[in-house]
Amino acid sequence: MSDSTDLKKAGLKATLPRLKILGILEEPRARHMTAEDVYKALLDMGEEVGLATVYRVLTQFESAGLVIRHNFEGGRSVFEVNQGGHHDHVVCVECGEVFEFYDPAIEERQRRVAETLGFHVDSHSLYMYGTCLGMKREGKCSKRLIPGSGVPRERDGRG
Amino acid sequence: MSDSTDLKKAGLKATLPRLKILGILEEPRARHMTAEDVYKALLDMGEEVGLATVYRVLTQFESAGLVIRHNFEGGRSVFEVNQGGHHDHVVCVECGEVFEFYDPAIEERQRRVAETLGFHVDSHSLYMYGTCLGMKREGKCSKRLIPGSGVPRERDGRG
DNA sequence: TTTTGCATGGGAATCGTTCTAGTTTACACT
DNA sequence: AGTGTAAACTAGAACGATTCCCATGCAAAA
Repeated sequence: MSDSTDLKKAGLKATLPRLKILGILEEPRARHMTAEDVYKALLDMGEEVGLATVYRVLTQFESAGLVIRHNFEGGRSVFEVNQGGHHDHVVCVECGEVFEFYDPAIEERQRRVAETLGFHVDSHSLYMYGTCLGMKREGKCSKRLIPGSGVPRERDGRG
Repeated sequence: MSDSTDLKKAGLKATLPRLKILGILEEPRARHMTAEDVYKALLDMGEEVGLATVYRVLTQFESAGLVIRHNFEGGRSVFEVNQGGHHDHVVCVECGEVFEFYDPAIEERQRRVAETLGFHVDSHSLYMYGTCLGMKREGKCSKRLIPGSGVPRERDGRG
């Protein structure tokens, strides 16, 4: 509801597509979505928003710092709302589940490395890819598969 | 020249395109190249190799563990020869330069995090994006810009 | 209410990448 | 060395994700 305030603070007009998209991303269960996911969610809500608009708005949100874009394995971008606290990601390539974590020690070491190189860091990303507990144990994940949370393993099938 | 042995060890026939591509990637100055870069390098050498072949071969090399694929910001993949030692990357978004580092403490913490989650890690990647010393100081980088080493900043023209 | 200008939607265009079809080559076996 | 066969090759079409283009829409300013 106060989304419109967020938008204006970010220097963006509070238009309906923008409000809807931000609303979707802010749903707790929406953690990591592709542009396509957001588009489908809009269609499901009965909103007539073009895919081009979704991409445009997501990029604007990224520039404004409202969302964070991730380039997980598989090429397509996934977005999550920027809730302030930086965190890193663990992605299950079997079920697509995404876990988040924050490790101060890792952050500190990164800072140190950058400092040594005289490098000014704008952003950094740490992803771990593998198999989650649920998939290892039962071949299925206890958590539901959020569409687009990642791309289950499949790149070439072997050439 | 013993590249053909490397290929056979990896279970791949020693064809001319594969030998050439591996050769290009093994040049010390070739550190991180996109498929397009490799293709252009082949053309420059006067080799008639199709772009599709480059992509196919790179994917095969990845499957065989000969090269590592990175998904830097910007969507497109970059490849580097797998020289055994894992390392992480620092990418200058101004000049495209890529620095490498290895920090045992970070690796250890990552292992710890995965363990805590009961997560089996297949691969992990850590990238830092920002501005290198050369670009900060002089607006230019002391190192030459390897084409495709990364994608100089440009996503929306707002930053 | 008219003007002004950014935002939108839909489709075409573009980019990186993969697939398809038909041809050629590497390599094991005469 | 000569040959058969599976694998690899090339070019170009196809593809999915994303961006561009532009006529239309709509909201704030005049």
